[in-house]
Amino acid sequence: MVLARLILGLLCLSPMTGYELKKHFDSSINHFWNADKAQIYRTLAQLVDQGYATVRTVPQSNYPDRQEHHITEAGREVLNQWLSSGAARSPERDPFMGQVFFAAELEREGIEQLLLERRQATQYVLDDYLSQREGIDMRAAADRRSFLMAATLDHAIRQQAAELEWLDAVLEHLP
Amino acid sequence: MVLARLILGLLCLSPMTGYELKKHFDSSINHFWNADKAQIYRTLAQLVDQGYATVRTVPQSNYPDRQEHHITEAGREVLNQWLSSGAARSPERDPFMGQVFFAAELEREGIEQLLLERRQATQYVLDDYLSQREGIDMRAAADRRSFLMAATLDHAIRQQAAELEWLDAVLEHLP
DNA sequence: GGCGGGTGGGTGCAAAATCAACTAACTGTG
DNA sequence: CACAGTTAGTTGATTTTGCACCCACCCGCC
Repeated sequence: MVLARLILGLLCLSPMTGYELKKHFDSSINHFWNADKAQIYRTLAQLVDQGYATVRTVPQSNYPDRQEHHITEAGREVLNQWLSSGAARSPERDPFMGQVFFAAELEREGIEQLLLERRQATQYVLDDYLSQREGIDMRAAADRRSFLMAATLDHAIRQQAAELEWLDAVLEHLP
Repeated sequence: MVLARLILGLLCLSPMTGYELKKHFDSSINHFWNADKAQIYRTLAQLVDQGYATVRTVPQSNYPDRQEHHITEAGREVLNQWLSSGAARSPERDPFMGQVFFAAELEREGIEQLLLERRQATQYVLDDYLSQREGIDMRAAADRRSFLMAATLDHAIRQQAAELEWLDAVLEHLP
């Protein structure tokens, strides 16, 4: 359901193939959602037979035909409905916090290793986000669309930064 | 898979019924995981026939029999394996950020409403976490187990607080 | 000439998760 | 006495997700 709306959102920006959608999920959108390509193609098919999108086959020389998906008026409507239907809140879900919660089963070194490993992974993700932001920073604040898109990346950056601080605090005070 | 490990973790603390497990997911654990009760009972059955837990039916007067689930040695082993197998990182997934990303489809008031609604919900969740923490704060730092459990709650608190700051920043600078 | 990587699109299957009911008995409140 | 809520567990259907494959053809490189 959420995936269907996100795809509609992307199609709203510009018509796309499933392949291009997947690339967006892997890059511009990866800080708040990702999806398997199988799932993308299936959702796309579903959107089409719900009448929220249409396909136009664009032949290419040298490359496979593009199945360009266009959002329809009905599609725009459900997207707007989703955006107006209230702020979504999905259940918090973090397996790593589960590991920390039960980490007392390990010895001290095991716990420290767990936290340090996560610290490294988090730093890596944060650096990735920061480099993504460099590409947009200044030109962003201009129009509302770019501002909001950049804002979601800022959110991800804040979250990762907060986690780093937390990890350091835990490592420091671990009894 | 993660759910199975979390249940083992809880059973490791003390033998429990599916019903009690569900209550833990709804209260002590809700800041990093939640699960449907159907899923809990099914996973529990699966743990039993994998040999990671055993059931003991405890009859009660006035109430239905308790199906007390006990973790086995094999169960303790796989739990430890999971804890030692490296810090987990699940793909970031937040439908609300999706709404913000595409919120430019709405007019300014719609966007503000979306953000304010989320602000309220986040404040509510934060308050809940803060009141949960009051119950443990001081006695916590004592042993390692309590410290780590409290730490995961602190993590959730930091995340919610960071989100509040972010929401305010976005609301303030929204063009 | 073969190999890796990119473009583009799929299928099949299984596990994980959610939704909605339904059983069945007890307990407290108005 | 009726009704809501708690304790305890179960079933069926459906959706969502993830993994592993598969097709076809292109390009550039060694």
